[in-house]
Amino acid sequence: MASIKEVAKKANVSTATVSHVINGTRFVADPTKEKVFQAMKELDYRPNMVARSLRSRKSYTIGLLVPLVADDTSNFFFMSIANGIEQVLKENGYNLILSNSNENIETEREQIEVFNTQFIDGLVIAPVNGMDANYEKDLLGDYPVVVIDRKPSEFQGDVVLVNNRKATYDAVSSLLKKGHRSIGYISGALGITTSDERLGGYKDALKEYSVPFEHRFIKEGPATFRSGYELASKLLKEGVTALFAANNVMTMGAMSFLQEQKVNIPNEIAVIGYDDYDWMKVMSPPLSVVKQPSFELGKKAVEQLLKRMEGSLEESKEVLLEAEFIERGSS
Amino acid sequence: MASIKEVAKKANVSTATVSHVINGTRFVADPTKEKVFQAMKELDYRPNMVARSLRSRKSYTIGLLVPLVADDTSNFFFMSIANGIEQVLKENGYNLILSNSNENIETEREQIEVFNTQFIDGLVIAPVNGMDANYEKDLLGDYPVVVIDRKPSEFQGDVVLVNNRKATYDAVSSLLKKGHRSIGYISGALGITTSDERLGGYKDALKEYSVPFEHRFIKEGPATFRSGYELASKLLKEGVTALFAANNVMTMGAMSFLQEQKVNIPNEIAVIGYDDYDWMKVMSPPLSVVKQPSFELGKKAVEQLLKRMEGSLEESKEVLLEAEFIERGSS
DNA sequence: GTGAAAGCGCTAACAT
DNA sequence: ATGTTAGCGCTTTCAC
Repeated sequence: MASIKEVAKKANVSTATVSHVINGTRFVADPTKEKVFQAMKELDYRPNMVARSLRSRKSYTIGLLVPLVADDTSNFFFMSIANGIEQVLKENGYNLILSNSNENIETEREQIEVFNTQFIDGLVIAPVNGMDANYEKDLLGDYPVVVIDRKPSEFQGDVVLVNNRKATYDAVSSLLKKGHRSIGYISGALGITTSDERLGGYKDALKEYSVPFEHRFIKEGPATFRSGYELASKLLKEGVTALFAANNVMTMGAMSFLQEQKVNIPNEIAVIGYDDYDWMKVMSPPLSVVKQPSFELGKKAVEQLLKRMEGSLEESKEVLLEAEFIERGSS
Repeated sequence: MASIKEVAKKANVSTATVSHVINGTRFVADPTKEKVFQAMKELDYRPNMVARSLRSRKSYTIGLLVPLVADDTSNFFFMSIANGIEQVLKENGYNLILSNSNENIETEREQIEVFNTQFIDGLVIAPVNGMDANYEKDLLGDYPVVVIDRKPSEFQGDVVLVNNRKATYDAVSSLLKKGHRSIGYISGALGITTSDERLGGYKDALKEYSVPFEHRFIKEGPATFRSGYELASKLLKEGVTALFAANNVMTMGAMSFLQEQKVNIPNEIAVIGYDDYDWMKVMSPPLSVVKQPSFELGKKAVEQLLKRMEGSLEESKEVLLEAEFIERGSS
């Protein structure tokens, strides 16, 4: 593969000139430019990004660290985010290095260290559950960082989140409006921001309708299919008339149980799930859901990151994207 | 960030020695080693991968190019592959650069060129529909390549595919065994290997049961929800008693139509879909599907790639992973 | 058993 | 308006 030196030689100019032609970084007379372009073409020259990175300390690459659990449907959420990020990045000539913390705090540290070694220009991270923010201090390198989806306690810096509270409020309100007073709530592990926010929305709605909060209607467990299934079973025994599942995997688990028991939805029990995918429309009845703007989340995050990479010094921003309650036949 | 030079100075050795200690690439006396490790620790030294890449022409990074269509459920399939790849790579100290061709042949070329500029050590590519293999000749760099999912015509090189033909054969056979003789078939665009293979399986099964092939039972269209919906409608008018949808998006579209028409599944019409996700179990009745081993596909592909990167010269291999027909209530 | 030094391909400060 | 050249941080050949 041809180097800048060979191009310079062929065009009878210095490597500096070639470099400046490529990068548009200082004036070059038109005829000279022409010669250089010609030479580049003839040699099928492509700049070596690695050398460029080494010299300029800029890699045109950003890292994305997501917490995927193998075999978990939530993959879809983060992958949709990755997709949004990749799109914006491509438009701006950047690359994406994808990495996975497996929802494991050890692995997360390791992967960040790997990134630190690579000259990434920025990092988007969806933190592992329960991570509190000692990020900045020792762990992170000297690139900008945008945290998404979950906010580690006390993290100072740019964050892009989904307004889970509001959307859950809307969803639960719609149930209350229809007269439901015993609304079961299936939650993933509490203590992480996303779970807590959602439960907050549930409580807000109850308060708005002056319905007393009852502990027995709240069931918490690991965010798994199995657990969603079991908690739905427990809630039925509590005599709820409606069910809200606060994440996608548990929604599936709960639906699986209801299906098996041949519970009539929405007559015997109304159901609202979390996250919207095509197949939600295909269930019978079509499932009402809270839809998170995952693709937009990715886009927003990387847009903010790019701003920082360009040197923006404005104060740290917390962007809150609205989620949408979509009412279908199940509620 | 400390450099190898500073480490060398602090340890009173040459940079060569430090390098060799790090890489275990020639003998270093134990006491010297000790000094070097000590210095590295004190300086919190981490090797600069970019410099290393430049010098050694090895980046410990591989590229993945997938054809995602925005908003398409098939994302899930490729993302699951990405996930498998990432896992194997991490175990081997490699990184993954993720890129998207958007199922667009122009973009695919561009992205490959970007890769060529980056010192990737290898590439896994799920080619855009209809790509024929002029890959090697001009486009690809001098890194090993593994092609997955679809095989471009005449491509010579390592390929990892799914045995779609066999699985489709199994699925359609099960319908025939139950007495169905008018089996509608919904296909994505024909002419790409995955579609053709699947249709081949359908035909194989008919032949096996001596059922004549009828053109009117085969409906082809773009692999979209909308199209799946419409083709299902057309097939019902042809009087089919069973329906096979040859990809996941169209499965959703078809199901949506059947749901809307309140067609009783499987009594009025039996249905088999493509690709298995949790929510297939949750539909009523649970959907019978052909399940592709997507995660394994990613793993296998990158394992083969790693072998090549280590210099394996064995003949090009075509790996065919078995897909599984899973029978549930819908058929 | 270890060191000196060239050089990977590029950018950018300094010259002219 | 363009050229010279010193490095970025590392690996690796050659030398001792």
